[in-house]
Amino acid sequence: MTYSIKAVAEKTHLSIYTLRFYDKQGLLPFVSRNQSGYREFTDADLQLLHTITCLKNTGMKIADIRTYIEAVMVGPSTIPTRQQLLAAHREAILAEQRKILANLKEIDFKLNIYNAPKAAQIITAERQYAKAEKLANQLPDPYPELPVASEKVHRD
Amino acid sequence: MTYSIKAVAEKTHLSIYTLRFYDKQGLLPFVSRNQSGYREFTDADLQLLHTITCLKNTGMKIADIRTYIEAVMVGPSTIPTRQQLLAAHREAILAEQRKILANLKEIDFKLNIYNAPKAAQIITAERQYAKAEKLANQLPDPYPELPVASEKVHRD
DNA sequence: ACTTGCCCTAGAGTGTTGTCGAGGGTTTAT
DNA sequence: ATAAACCCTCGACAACACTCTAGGGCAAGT
Repeated sequence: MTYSIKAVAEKTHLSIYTLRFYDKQGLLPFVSRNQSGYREFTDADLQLLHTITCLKNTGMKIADIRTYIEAVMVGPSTIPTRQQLLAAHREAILAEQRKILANLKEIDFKLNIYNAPKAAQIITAERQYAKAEKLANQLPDPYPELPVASEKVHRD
Repeated sequence: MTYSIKAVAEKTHLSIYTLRFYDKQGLLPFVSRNQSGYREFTDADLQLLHTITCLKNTGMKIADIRTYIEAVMVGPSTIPTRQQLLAAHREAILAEQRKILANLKEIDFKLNIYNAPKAAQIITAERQYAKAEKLANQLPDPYPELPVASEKVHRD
């Protein structure tokens, strides 16, 4: 049993365009063509494509995925190479995860302020500080004046 | 005390080009200019810039960061908006983290195979299976023949 | 006055990853 | 044999996030 490019697109949630693009980029040298020149994907091909999407989803560049795939095509002699490539990528992922987590913590800190009961006071105070700093440095103040909270002004 | 664009670039590890690009994209409406038209960053500006890099580092698009910054400029009335923006982004980050972790597990699985003592056998078997599958489907075999491991062939 | 080293803008160029249209062949059903 | 629904390549286009160049202004030191 083999799969047409359309079937593979549906299975993998990659577009047909993307699959062809990947092939053009040398990511799919293992996909054979039938006598009409159509791509026919085998199950083993899907396995490899799955590995490719794993690498892509974790942020590996297409050029680096190609390097890995090229090693796969060569055969078992390249196992040490593949090992190194994946191990290095693994470390890159972990480093990126750590970075994102650190940034996430800061976003959570901001969210906590916004969720605090005194949020409006805190934010207003920060704004006042920023405005004062501009003034102290003789710089134009980019912050617009706040509309006055004129409660129930309906004279006449 | 204020900071020149060069000083900010060094502090933030963003290039001067990037800072100007961000300004052009509307990410830095809070940065004032001095009488010569030069940008002067205050400490409060650096705080906001830091928030921007947090959002950028966690994958937020520039257009969305701009939306957030625009809300900040308006004032405390937009606290609910900012809350929603950050909360949604927070969820997007967590979803992405989960996806990456799932993919990382698969990469680790591959790495374990490569690190196994029987790695060469396993890989060779997989390769043989892939080749057989091509054959069974009357497709050309894209895998090259492996060089024979001719041990010590030095006749004459 | 002149050099050096900053700063500015506008707009062109780059790298990456797709996305699509044109033009054309194949397969299947009617 | 003709239509519908596939498939192909090639090359243009696009979105995104920079990166740089050209041309010019400003500020400090010699």
